[in-house]
Amino acid sequence: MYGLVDCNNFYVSCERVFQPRLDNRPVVVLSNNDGNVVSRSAEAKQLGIPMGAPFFEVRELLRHHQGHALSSNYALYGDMSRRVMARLAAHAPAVEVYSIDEAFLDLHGLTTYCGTLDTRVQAIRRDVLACTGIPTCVGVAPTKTLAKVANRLAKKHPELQGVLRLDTASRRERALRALPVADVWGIGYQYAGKLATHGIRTAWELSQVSEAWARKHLGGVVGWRLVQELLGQPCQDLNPSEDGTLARKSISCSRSFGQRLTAFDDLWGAMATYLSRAAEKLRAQGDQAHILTVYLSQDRYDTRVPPPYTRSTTLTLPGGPTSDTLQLLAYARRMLERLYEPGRVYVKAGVVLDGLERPGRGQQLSLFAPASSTATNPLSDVRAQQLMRSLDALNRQFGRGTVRPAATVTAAGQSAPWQGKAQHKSQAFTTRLEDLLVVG
DNA sequence: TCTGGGGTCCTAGGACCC
DNA sequence: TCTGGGGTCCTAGGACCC
Repeated sequence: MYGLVDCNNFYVSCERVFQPRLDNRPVVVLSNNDGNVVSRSAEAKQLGIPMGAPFFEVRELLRHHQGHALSSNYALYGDMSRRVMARLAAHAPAVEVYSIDEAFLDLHGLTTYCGTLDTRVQAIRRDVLACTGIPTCVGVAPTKTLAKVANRLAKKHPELQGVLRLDTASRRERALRALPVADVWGIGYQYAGKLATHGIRTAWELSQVSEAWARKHLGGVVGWRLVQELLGQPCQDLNPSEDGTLARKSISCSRSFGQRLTAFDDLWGAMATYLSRAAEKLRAQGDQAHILTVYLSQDRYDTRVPPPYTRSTTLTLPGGPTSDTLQLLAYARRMLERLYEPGRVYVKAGVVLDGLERPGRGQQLSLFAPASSTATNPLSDVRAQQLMRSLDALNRQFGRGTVRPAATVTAAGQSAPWQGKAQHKSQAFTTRLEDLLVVG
């Protein structure tokens, strides 16, 4: 049996833990740049504010109902997530951290020593709420996809008290008949439309299609696995997360700029900033990357700009895998020079690190790179690693960006031209000493 | 005026290798 | 010059998720 634990309105719930004035009011959390709504309180959902709505479209509605809009505070949410996951790990034999606010639990054997599955799962919810202040719902089922179904219904129907278990054929059928097909995990905007034209409206109807049909219309083997999982046939195993964090297979960093940019130096400043951040994440995960992608985007809402809006270039690093910010910057600079076209107006840039591997294991050595090259010379490698370790340590102690590449630094007192907006941000209640909540 | 960011998996074609 | 299967890597694109 799998359990899927999903935090309710996670970002809003995190904010409410430290700001009780937000209780019982419509509250939304906004994406980077204060662009879109990414988390909504129950009250905000009741106002009809959809997920992903552009902020400017709902600002007035929210104001009219004495609501609050907050800029996203990822330092807070990330820390709260770690706390929740730590509680889950204390209860279940194995946990797969699936996203910042969701985890699959291995529930095997959980009933043998302490009550029924339902009472055990309720105890987990109570513990998470007591220790972190975050409310959750749990779906319990023999496959991950059915656990998602159960979770969805548990959220929709408060009378279920946060838990739904789908472990018999009749319970499964009832649940699938009650769930619109668009709410099934793996059915997005495109597939939902296609299914509708074939008269398939519920999860139950989807579960009854043939293998050939699923393969033809729902992306091949992926679609067929989805159908089998709805039927209770597991196709996806639990991938337990080490130490409560999820190791990524790629790491990216991208931002929309606060203003439109055309100058190469500004774009390079932004790119260098994002790459530095991505490399930090890479080192924090203990990996090196051997594929680097950089991209620039123009405004996709500007009808005068013909597609493609995004142009990218990818490089397999000739010097082999690295986590050295300075080495990555040297590659990225040349890639940006190739990508950049004077006269174009850019609104966003980003970098992706791929081909991640742990250093020192099963690594392909370059046959042809000269021994003196900075990329392969072991001595300079060691020194580069020492430099990065010192840089990370300083930034951990004194705050992100205390020590950083010169390309990302702007004149004293001036904010970077690529800097986005974040006008409604809460404090780093749990991760910065100055922001600790003072009660009294 | 304002419309996000960070991920995963799969497919398909071409180059190249044995 | 033509024959054939099996494999990897790369690139691009499409769909999905939170």
